[in-house]
Amino acid sequence: MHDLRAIRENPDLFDRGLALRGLDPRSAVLLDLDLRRRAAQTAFQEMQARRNEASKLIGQYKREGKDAQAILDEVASLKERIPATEEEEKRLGAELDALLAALPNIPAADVPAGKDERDNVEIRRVGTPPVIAAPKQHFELGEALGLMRADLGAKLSGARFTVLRGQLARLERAIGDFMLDTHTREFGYEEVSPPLLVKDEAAFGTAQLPKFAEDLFQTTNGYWLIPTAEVPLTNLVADSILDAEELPLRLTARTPCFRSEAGSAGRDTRGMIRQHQFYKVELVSITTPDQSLAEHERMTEAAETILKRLGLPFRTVTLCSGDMGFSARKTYDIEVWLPGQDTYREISSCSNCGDFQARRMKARFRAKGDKTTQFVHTLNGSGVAVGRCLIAVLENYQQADGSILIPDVLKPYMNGLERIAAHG
RNA sequence: GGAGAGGUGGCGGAGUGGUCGAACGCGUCGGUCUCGAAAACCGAAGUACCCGCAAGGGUACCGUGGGUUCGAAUCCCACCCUCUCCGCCA
Repeated sequence: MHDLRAIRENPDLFDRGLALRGLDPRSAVLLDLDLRRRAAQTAFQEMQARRNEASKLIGQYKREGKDAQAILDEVASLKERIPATEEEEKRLGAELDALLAALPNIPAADVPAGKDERDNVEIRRVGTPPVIAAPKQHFELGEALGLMRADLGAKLSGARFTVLRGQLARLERAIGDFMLDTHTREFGYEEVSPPLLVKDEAAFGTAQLPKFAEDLFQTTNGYWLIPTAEVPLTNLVADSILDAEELPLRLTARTPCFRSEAGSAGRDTRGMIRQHQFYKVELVSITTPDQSLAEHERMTEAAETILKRLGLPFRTVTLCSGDMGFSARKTYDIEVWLPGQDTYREISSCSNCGDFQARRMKARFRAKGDKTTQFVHTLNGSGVAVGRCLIAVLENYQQADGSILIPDVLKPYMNGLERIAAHG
């Protein structure tokens, strides 16, 4: 959600920001509505002030036994005019809110301008893709092992569901455990076990609603299945005023994520790249405004550390203005090397949302000794997607015989297992 | 699911329909006192929005939304949530 005052002060800056997203200017429409809304509010409040004053007089007159009829009449006529003004104020306010709620965050100044993913800027590349003769894709490997079963997923639930069995199921758990341990022990994140079903307010707070309802699953009684733990973790601080000393607040959770994948029909249909349900370890930081830039780098480093430790080659890119998500001011995507696809694929996305989400969910903080409150900054990042990480391990650690070596850091989590083979 | 109780400021807890943004206590902050601290005493202190260069003024908020009234924390209606007991259940 945007700060109307900031738009008022610098409408051009706002419109330029929207333009970077490929959107038409809106400041003129917003400011016109804003002006009319405030005028209505002022008129409404002045009438109420007069009404309150008169009502006090009436009470006084009655106590003193005086005749209050004249004031009573005045209030009566006032009351006829109040509802229309109030109505006007509400209507304009709702209209303004609806417009505002559907506008994405403005890109940070150092975000590269661009249209789509082709304009993203690679900022580093870590690790060397392994040399593999005729590399297989993850689903070929998994199916050959008999431990990755698209057929069973389809039987139970349809397309975009997969059943993992045996050591692959174990590997998935091990990967998530390893990530959580690393983030909690080394990066100071607090582990959280949040609800996976949330109500409208929470989905609005992180801006899945109102614009992206079609990307979510909803229960028959109105709950939304979380598409990422960003939703419950960030909304933990909704409607609150934190002490500055508590910040930054760092939270992590491994949760299933549910996504309808509306609009991605036909894309990544084979294998586990794009599923309706997958596990992800999420990182969320709540910071003061002056902490968020450094925190963004720190968070990205935490996510990268996972891939480094797993020995997975990756590259990090800064998303261009046109490719960023709705809430983000700036986003780093981490893309892991997939030998089977002979390309880098997104495995993490770390975003600084500034105060955009905080405004929506009214998450504020107060500096020590300070009288006024400020909105916090919120950041979120995958640390990292467990399902895609499993894929990356399979493809990067595949052997000529179709077996999979276990990365060293995961062995303790696999009871010392060295490799996953067809009948091991 | 059945029965009951309740939702007031950071917390606890008052509040005859009018002077209540809200007593009182605790906690918090500033000050006095002290070598320092404690105690004591004095004082400050909700959130958001609107008008205003400012000083300052105004409006709203006592779970949420409606209603009654000149006037609602107080009355009425609906909903939400919490707690207790019973039943059922992972």
